[in-house]
Amino acid sequence: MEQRIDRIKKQLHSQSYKLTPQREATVRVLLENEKDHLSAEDVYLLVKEKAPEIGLATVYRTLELLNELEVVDKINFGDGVSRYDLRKEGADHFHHHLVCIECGSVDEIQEDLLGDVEKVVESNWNFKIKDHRLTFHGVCHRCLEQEKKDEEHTGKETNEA
Amino acid sequence: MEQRIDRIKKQLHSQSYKLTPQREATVRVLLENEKDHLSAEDVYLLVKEKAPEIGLATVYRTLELLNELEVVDKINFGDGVSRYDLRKEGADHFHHHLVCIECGSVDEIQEDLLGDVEKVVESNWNFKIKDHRLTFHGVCHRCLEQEKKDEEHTGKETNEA
DNA sequence: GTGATTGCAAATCGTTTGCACCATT
DNA sequence: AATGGTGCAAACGATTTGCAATCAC
Repeated sequence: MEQRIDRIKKQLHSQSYKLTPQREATVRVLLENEKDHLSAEDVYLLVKEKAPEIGLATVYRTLELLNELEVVDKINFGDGVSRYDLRKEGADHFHHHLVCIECGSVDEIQEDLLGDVEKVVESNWNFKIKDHRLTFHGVCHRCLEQEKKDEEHTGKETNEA
Repeated sequence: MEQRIDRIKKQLHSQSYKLTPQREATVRVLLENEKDHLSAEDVYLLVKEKAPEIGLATVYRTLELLNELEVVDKINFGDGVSRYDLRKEGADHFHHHLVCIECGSVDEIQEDLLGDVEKVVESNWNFKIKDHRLTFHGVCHRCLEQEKKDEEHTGKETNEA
C-alpha cells in the first residue's frame, strides 16, 4: 500500500501537484476499499473518519484530479451518482462490471473479454478505440443461489423471463 | 410509424395508462429522431414545437413511463445527462455505442457483438444476464478521416456536418 | 364524480464554484 | 508575497415532487 501511495505521490509531483494530507487520506480510503465502487459521498464519509475537518468539495476536487491522472476511473451505473474505481496498475484495459438488479451489488471482471470484439469494431467501423465500458445487468451468483434455496425449501414457483 | 404508435398505445392501455396528446407527441419526437440520443431537455424542446403548452416535468414523466414499459432505454455516457434511446422492436439485445472523444458524436452498432462473451460470463461467473451496456470511447471514422486529410494537405480548413 | 394526468413552481440531489483563509516556498 | 490547496456556503444543472387545475371515462 505504501508503495502505491508513493507512486501516486511521484505522479502528482511530476505534474507539480502536492500530496496533501487530505489527498493522502482520500487515496488511502480508495486503496482500502478497492473492491467497492464508492460514490464521492461514500468516500467523503470514510475520509472524514480519518480527517474530520475535510470538506466534501475537497474530496470532489481530489477525485477529479485522480481521474485526470488516470489513477481512478469515474463510472456511472445509471443511478445518478458517479462512482470512483481505482485503476489496476499495469491494467491495459478498463475492467468490466456485473450489476445485480436484485441486491444492487457490483462485481468486477478483471479479465479482458473484449479483445476480439475490439478488433472487429476497429476494422469494421473504422473506429479507433481508446477505452471501453462494459456492464452486465442481471442476477448475481449470490441471489441465484438464494433463489435456488428458496425454491427448494418452499416449493414455491418463481417467475422467470 | 403509425403502427408503432398504435403498438405503444396498446401497450399503455394494457397497463391502464393512456396515450394522451402529450405522450403521443413525445413518442413521435422519439420516433422521428430515432438515430439520435436525445436528453430529456432535447426531447422537451422538440415536443414543444408540436405541443407548446407541454411542461418539462411531463416529458420526464413520460420518458420514465416509456422506460418502464421498455419502449425506450435510458443511457448515460457520463456527461451528467440521461439520454433516451428508442428500443428496436424485436431486438433481443441492447445495441452498442461508439462515443467519439473528439467530436462527441454517438454512433450505434446494431449487431450483437457480445453473444460469445455473454456465454463466458454466465458460465464462469454464474451470473444471469438480463441486459448489457457496451460503449467504446475513441475516435470516430469521420474524425479519423479528417485527421488523415489534415495531414495530407496541412492548413486546409475543416468543415464537418 | 373518480382517478389519471398535467403544468407550474418549489424542492431535491449530486456536483461545481467563488472566495477568504491557510500552508509551504 | 506568491502559489497552490482548503473549507465553507452559495450556485448550479438535471431531475423529482407537491399541488391545484384539468381531462377522460
